[in-house]
Amino acid sequence: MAQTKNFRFEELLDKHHLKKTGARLRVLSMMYSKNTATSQPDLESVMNDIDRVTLYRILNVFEEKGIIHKVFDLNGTANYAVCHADCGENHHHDEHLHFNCTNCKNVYCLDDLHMPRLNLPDGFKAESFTLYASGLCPKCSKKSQVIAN
Amino acid sequence: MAQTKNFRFEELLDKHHLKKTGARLRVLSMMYSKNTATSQPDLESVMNDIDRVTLYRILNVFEEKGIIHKVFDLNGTANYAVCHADCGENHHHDEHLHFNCTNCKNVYCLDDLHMPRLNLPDGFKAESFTLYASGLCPKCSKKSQVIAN
DNA sequence: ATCTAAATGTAATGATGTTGCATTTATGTT
DNA sequence: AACATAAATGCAACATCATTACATTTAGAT
Ligand SMILES: [Mn+2]
Ligand SMILES: [Mn+2]
Ligand SMILES: [Zn+2]
Ligand SMILES: [Zn+2]
Repeated sequence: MAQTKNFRFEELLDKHHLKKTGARLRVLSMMYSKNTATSQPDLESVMNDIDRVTLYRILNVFEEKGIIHKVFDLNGTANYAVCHADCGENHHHDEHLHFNCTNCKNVYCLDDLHMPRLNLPDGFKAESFTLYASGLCPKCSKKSQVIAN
Repeated sequence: MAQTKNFRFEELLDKHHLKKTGARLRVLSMMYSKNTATSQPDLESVMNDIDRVTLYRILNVFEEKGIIHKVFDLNGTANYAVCHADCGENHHHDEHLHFNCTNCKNVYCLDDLHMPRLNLPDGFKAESFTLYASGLCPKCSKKSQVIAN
């Protein structure tokens, strides 16, 4: 099973003409295993044996290739999430809602919630929209219910 | 006129039980004079005679009091804009669209464009929404038209 | 005028992100 | 299997943004 998954990531790297290195495979494996975005600080502490600079370079190249996208959370911290849309080299289409839980700080990509088109004031030419929400995620809202009882 | 305006800012500080200091009045004067948000780097370079730490403290207290709100732009840089909604101590209501021009980098608060209410997946309890758009602002879209001709 | 909490200044430190350059490694070719 | 080389990594230094602790000054009240 683990092999199958790893093979999938190796294919992904191949597709983008990126060398299959341990660091890259580990980053992919971590990000694909979660249903939330991963913050840069988290990545850095988990992958503490990989050089900081290397990590930044991996994140940057993955973003350029359309493998992941960057989201800033409520505190301005960079978070990274895998792209499920048909993103590619310099062409991102991740215009879904990003939900930032105020309790656990996790950022969720709610891919099904797209932006409603809006008519902007005269002169503004929008190229992309992003939608943010903050509040309690399912886990944390359930937890706070329990505490309230 | 300048006196009238300054008096207005002094009243504002009074209302929030903040001492009327030169630094605070200058920050208010700068932010109220523009129709776009002001980035932290800009503030720092313009107010280069005020200590960096003081500037951060001014921004933080203004945000706490509901006088200004913080917006991160596309690069994760902190920008500050005056609150036009009825924001107060620990109660912000700035759920309008923030437009980030990719050319001039300015952030515009489009107060009239509020969030459409969305139904989130089960369990998510949203407390606040924010809407971002990026593209060309009126000035820059006009400029690019001229160049194209 | 005096007093004091609030505001500012200063120095040190932390967190995040980038750049330049030396070294190593993945991978295609022989 | 050995080689060649571009790509990837590691390391050191630096840049920027932000916070903390503590000393000093000042606005505003008495
Ligand atoms: Mn996303
Ligand atoms: Mn705003
Ligand atoms: Zn949560
Ligand atoms: Zn512009």
